[in-house]
Amino acid sequence: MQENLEVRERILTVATTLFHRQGYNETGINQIIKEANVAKASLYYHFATKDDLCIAYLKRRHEVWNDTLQEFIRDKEDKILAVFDFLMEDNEQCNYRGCSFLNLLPEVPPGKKEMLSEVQEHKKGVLAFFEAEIKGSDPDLPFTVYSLFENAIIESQLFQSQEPVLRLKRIVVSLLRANG
Amino acid sequence: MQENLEVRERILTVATTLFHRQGYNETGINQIIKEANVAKASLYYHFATKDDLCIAYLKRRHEVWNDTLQEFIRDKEDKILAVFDFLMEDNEQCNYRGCSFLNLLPEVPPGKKEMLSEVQEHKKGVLAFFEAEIKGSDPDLPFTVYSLFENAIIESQLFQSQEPVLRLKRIVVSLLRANG
DNA sequence: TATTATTCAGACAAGTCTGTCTATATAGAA
DNA sequence: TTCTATATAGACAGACTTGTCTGAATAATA
Repeated sequence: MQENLEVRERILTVATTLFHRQGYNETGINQIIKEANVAKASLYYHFATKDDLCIAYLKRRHEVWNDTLQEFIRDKEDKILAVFDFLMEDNEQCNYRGCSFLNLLPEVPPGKKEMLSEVQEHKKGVLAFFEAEIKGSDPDLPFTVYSLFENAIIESQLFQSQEPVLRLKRIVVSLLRANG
Repeated sequence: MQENLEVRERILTVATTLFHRQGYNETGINQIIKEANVAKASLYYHFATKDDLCIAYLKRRHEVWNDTLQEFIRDKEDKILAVFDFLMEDNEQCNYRGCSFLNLLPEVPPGKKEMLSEVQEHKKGVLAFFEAEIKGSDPDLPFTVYSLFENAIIESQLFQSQEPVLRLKRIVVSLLRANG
């Protein structure tokens, strides 16, 4: 009964890359199976529908994002500022494609609750990270920093530039200094 | 040589509604002409391609957004805080569909420069608004408030709720009080 | 050995999409 | 009147989409 993960894994890896790079609706099943070198029936053997594959993609992205971030900040002194450096690295690697989760929002109808829920959970996790790292008297500080970080993602995607990230990082530095 | 604006206007109005509500790639030409009650040849008489219609849509949204905002804040005492109220009104009217401009980003390939440019120009305008309204010693304050406003849009779209807008508005209040 | 799980290639169905084209009609301007 | 601008309905081309299905092959397990 041992499951062969080879094929399933290849599909998920390729789908993750393409969904992120091109968008969900802009990526067809046929492109995925071609680049993953699998038969169409194999894809539908592992994933009942394209939407199911999308859910798996979101869960995978969530894991990878968290793990990569944890690894990245492990030896950094200031974990909060390190997240901005992490974003800049991601921007370079992914050509300023922005956030996989937020990118999905506009192109799925609000009826697809499960997808929406995955996106929400991811962002709750990001906020939780800042809440855990930022101690202080001001209860709004974590949400403020989270919001600035989120706009760093968006703005760098929009202008295809690291400059907004650097600027918002500096802003967060002085915010923390003033309220820490 | 008088141009009949009836049909062109109807197309643009319907396209504006549908692109915003459903997304660009999720809205077909056939749906537009059906709801606008025009012939397909009429659409292609006024707009060479669907992308051209999209550009017109963005320009229209930009105008309408600016005009509606100016009208909304005209009699308000605090123009900055009024923008957050404006957002809440927009959220209710458009069912938390978020920003027409940002929503377009994920689903158009980076090669479509003109669309990207329209989105960039709109956001530059939003930032310029905060820069004009916020005077003070801190040169980063307008960009900070702009970033918080942007995340108010995103967050309320993501969670289909006004709560983030209210919270970020309160945060901006104390930020301005501290730095004004 | 027999059974079951997994994979393959690719045809196919049924629908969507953008954009073109034909052919006709109407109204205003030259 | 003749020409041009604008409008109509709708067929059509060609390419795409997701998902199903056939039929065969392989590999692990009972």
